[in-house]
Amino acid sequence: MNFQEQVWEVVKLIPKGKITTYGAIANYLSKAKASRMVGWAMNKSHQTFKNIPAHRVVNRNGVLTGKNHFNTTVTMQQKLEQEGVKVKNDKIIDFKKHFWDPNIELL
DNA sequence: TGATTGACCAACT
DNA sequence: CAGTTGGCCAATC
Repeated sequence: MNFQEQVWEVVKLIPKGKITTYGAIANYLSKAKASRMVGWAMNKSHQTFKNIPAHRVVNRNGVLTGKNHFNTTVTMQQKLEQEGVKVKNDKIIDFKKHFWDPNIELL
């Protein structure tokens, strides 16, 4: 099982309308300092599998840092808003409220 | 084959 | 308070 596959497993388990962070996923995989690779895995995933809800993964500030890797720079925001997550200026509103921590929820 | 680089984060200067 | 640095894994050059 590769690192990226583990990441995809977690990302696919994120409930609709919830979001998590790169760091949280990395921490769940016991690689707290490997949060960079989570983003890297997302980049590969969107080329390989398109079933990965990468829009539910943001950085620790709740900012849509990876929006540039979607079709358009607003795709990520629109998908989140479709699921009931409000986004303003590329930031999640009520970030803590929608935050879904795999370390807690999947335990 | 060794060096560089990410959709990051925390600690340090 | 802002800029730099080290760390992690895998892929690309």
